[in-house]
Amino acid sequence: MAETTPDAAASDTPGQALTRQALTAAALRILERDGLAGLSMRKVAAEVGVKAASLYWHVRNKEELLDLLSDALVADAELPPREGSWRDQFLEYGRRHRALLLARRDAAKVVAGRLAPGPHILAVLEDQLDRLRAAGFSDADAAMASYLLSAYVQGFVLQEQSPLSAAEAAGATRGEAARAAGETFRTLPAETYPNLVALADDLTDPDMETRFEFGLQRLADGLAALLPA
Amino acid sequence: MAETTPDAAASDTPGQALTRQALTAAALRILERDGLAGLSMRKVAAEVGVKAASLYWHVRNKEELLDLLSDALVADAELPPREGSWRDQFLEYGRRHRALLLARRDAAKVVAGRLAPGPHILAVLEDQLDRLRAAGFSDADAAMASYLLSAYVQGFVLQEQSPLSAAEAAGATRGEAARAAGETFRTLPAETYPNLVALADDLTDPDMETRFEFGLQRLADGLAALLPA
DNA sequence: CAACGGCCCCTAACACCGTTAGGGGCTATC
DNA sequence: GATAGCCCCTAACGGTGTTAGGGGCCGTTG
Repeated sequence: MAETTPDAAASDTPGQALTRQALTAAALRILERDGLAGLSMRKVAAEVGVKAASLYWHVRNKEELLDLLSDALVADAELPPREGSWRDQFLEYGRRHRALLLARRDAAKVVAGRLAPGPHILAVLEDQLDRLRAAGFSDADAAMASYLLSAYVQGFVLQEQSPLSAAEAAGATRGEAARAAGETFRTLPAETYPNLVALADDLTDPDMETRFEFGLQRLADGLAALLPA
Repeated sequence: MAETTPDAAASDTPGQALTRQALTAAALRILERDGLAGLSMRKVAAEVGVKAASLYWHVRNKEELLDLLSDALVADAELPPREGSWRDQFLEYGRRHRALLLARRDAAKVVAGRLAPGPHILAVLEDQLDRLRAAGFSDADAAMASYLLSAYVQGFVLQEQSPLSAAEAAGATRGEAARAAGETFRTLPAETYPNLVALADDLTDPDMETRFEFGLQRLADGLAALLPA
């Protein structure tokens, strides 16, 4: 009957046939396997057992598929527990956001510069704003703080998730690549780059956890200064 | 014949043969004209008056060309004056970094996630570290602060430089797109998204200058807390 | 002088890519 | 039974990055 049509209004009805959800899931699988550069419409089609042209019945563009993908990437986000100080909750938000992006291959590249707020993204944003306002931030500050956090996390993970050097893509571990990069800095001409030489180890420290945490703490400190006592 | 060829607008450096520099300059021109998506090896080749396959004599990959490009993008960076507090210099660094990226079309997308330190990038980093250490930051903190700033700026500009919506790409100005986005937020179901509805204007404020400045000040505040009095 | 070897560009081709046009079979409704 | 809409198909267009192999030019060398 007519009421079974999975049409526009309830776009996320779980269909058993070929739905936008199924396409998104297939794209997610290919992203994990081949990376963003290896994600093509033809492969997505093959993954769902269909020819490439058929995808355009369900999706306007590859861009639209990527929009769906970017929302799906945050689909299984778990919100931090609503306890403790606003600061702890803020920090935890940043950590989980980073963890979410790191969990999927090339996730940062997919999300980067894609302002396509799907339902999952909206839900997270809504919750985040709610906590910031409850903490005492003004409306404008809450909005900006949320934007600030996501800009930092995306910028950070984007660099973190990209190969440190051409050598890394070819088998070398992160630690080895970092050591190689450190060597590069250390052997620079010391008269023109004294600081790079001196800080070679600090600059190429492969411990991304503490590096991320450093920035996160600075952000939280900076925001805390906006609140009254 | 070959060296004085009236070859249209092809060669820009009179007398010089085809160098990596010339390739980079040509790529930069095409980037400005057609954006990153429209930057192809064939177009770069045509721009310098050559066929595509010839580029591979000078450059290993398109990736390597993009590495060169990302360094060239910061080639004309002017360092902030060495006066005033470390804080002012830090802020000015952030502003100029952003301005530099904004000045060239798709610059943020080119640089994003590309850790290819060319000579220009190294020079800026060297200077930045020097000032941070002079301000009293420890070696490790200086290195992390520098990383933090660039992660924020890149993340911010990446979002700023990408079209706010599909509508914006088609002619609409930033302000109009922002108004449309605000309308989208404002008409969301208020019972599930009360904060998004309430903060619709704050979330879609098109004034990127103050939004960027907000984050920058928070960063500076957070870093200031690391220093002794 | 002639031969060599490097530099630098060429043509041709491969294996892809996103996207569109147009066609056809299936199914549910009138 | 006819009709309309959904959903997939084949075929093709105009691109993409990249490689193989060939061939002039030119300075050096025997």
